[in-house]
Amino acid sequence: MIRPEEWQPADGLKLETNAMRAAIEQAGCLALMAGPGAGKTEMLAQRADFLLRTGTCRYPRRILAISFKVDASSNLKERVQRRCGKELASRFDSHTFHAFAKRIIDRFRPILTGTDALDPDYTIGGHRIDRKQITFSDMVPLAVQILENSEIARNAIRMSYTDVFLDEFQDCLDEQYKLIRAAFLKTSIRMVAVGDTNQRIMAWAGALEGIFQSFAHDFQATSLNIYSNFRSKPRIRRLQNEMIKAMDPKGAIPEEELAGEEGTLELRHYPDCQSEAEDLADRIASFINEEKIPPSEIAVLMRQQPSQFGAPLMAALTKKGIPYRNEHDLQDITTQPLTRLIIDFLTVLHDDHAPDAWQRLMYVVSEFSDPDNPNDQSSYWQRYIATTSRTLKSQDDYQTNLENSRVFAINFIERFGNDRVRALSPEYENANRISEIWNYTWEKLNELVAAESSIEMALKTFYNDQVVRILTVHKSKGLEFHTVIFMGIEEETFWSKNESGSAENRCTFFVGISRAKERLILTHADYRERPHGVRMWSESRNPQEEYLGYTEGLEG
DNA sequence: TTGATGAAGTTTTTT
DNA sequence: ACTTCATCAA
Repeated sequence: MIRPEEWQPADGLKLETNAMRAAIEQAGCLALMAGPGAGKTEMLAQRADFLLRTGTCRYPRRILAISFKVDASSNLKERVQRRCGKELASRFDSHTFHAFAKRIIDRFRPILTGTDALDPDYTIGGHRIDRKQITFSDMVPLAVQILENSEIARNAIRMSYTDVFLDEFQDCLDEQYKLIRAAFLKTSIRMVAVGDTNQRIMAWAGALEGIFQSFAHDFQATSLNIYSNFRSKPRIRRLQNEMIKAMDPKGAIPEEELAGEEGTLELRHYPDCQSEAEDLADRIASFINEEKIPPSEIAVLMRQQPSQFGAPLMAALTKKGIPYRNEHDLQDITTQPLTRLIIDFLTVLHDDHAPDAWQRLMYVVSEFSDPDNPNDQSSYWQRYIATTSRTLKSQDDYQTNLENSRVFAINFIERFGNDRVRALSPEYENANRISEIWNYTWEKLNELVAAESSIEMALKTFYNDQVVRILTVHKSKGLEFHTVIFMGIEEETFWSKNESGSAENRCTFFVGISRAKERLILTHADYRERPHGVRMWSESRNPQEEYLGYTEGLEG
C-alpha cells in the first residue's frame, strides 16, 4: 500500500496533464472528453491501479466498470490486470450494461412482482413469456425498477463500490442512464464518464443528446478534455483535425502541432465497383506479401451492409487467396467454453501434433474430475482419445465428412457429462443456451469445412484471426488498424433523413477515418452494383467534399 | 399482371 | 439515396 502522493503511473508510462489528473482524482465525479487514440482505456486502467494500490478504493470495496460490448469490457479488465496485477485486479468488476443489469435481477428477483414477477429459472429469449422469459431489452428496465423500488437493493450495490467507470459514454442510451442514476445518484461514489461526443453514432438508436452535460449536472462532475492522439500519423491527424474544426472548433488543435509527413492518406476514384474491388484486392495482396503487414492489421470499412457493398471485394479477395472475415456474418461463439471444448477435442482427434489443444482439453477434463472414479483420470481420457482417434481415422471419408466427427463429439460430451458442461459457464444454467451454442458451433464448422479442403484445415481456421476484417464503421468503433480502407464514401451511401442525421453521418465518417494508425485509403465509384443490377450514380457529386476539400496531398 | 404510390428500413449491443 | 414490401387501381 502506498500513499496517494507517491503514486506514479504503472509500468513507467507517462500520462498527459489531464489524464494524470483524472487518474488520481479522489474528491468528486469527472466527465472526461477524449478524442480518438487519446488513451482512454489506458487512463482508466491507470486510475484503477491508483485507486487500488493507494487504498483510495478501500478494501473490501470494489471498482465497477460498465461498457457496452463484451470485448470492450474484457479488454479493460485485461489492461487493469496487466497494470496492477491479478491480486488487486480481483476487486475490479468489468461488466457490460446487460451483465450488470442481469446481476441485479438475479440477486433481487423477488422484488419484481405482478406482471414483472419472474421464476428463478427464467430465461432470456426473443420474446417475453410471463414469469418464464424476458428479452434483452427488458433487462435494463427491470434492473431500474428493482433499484427504484428497493432500498435494500440500492444499498447493496452502493456498499460494494467506491468508484464507477463509464466507457464510451457518448453512446449511453436513455434506459442505461436511468440505471446509472437509480444506482448511484446522490451517493458519495466517484463516477468517471469517458467518451467523445464527436464519435456519437448511436443517436438513431436512442443515445441521448447532451449526455455529458446531463451527467456533469446530475453528478456535479468536473469536465476535463484530453487532446492528444497517440494513434494516427500526422497526415491522417490533419484530416481528423479538419473535421474537428467543423464539429467542435474548441477541440481542434493548432496546425503547427500536426506537422510532419508521416502516414499515408489517399483518395481513390474508380469508374465502377468492379475495378474498385480488383484494385483494392491487388493492393491488399501487396500490403500483406510485400510490406508484410499482418492481415489482421488491415480493415475494410463501409457505411452499411458489408455483404452487399463488400461482395465484389470479397469475391476478388477469395480469387487471390487472401483470408478475410465479414464481421457481420459471424455469430461470435469462438470465446464460448463449450465451443472451445468441442474444437479442441476434434483437433486432437484429427491432428496428432496439436499440443495447445491437447493441453487445454486435458485442463478442462481434469479440472472437475472425480479422483475416485478410475474412468475419470487423465490417463483414462488419454487412452479414450487415442482409441477414438484411431477409430475415426479408420473411416475413409473422415477428413471431409463432418458427420463422423460429430458422432464422436457427441459420445465425448456424454462421457464428459451434463453437469460438467453446465459448470463451464454461468450462462449454461440455461439448457436452451447450451443447445443453441452446440448448434451454432456445428453450423460454423459446416461452413468452414465447405470452404476449406479438409476438416483438419477447417479446425485450424476456426479461431484464426489472421484475416483482413470487413466491417461497418459502427462495428469498428473502439478498434484501430495499421491500414484502413474506407470504401464507398459516395454521398449516396451517407443518406440521412434530417438535420441531426447528417450531423451523425459526420460523426460516422469521423469514426471511420480515426481508426487508421499509418494508412488511410478512401474510395468512391461512379457505378456501384446493387441487388437488382447496375445502377448509375451521379458523377457530379463529390464524395464528402466538405471534409476532403482541403486535403492537398490526396491522389487518385 | 403491371405500374404507381407510399411507408418502412438501412447503421448495434446484450446472459 | 436507394431497396423492399404492401396496397390499390387499371
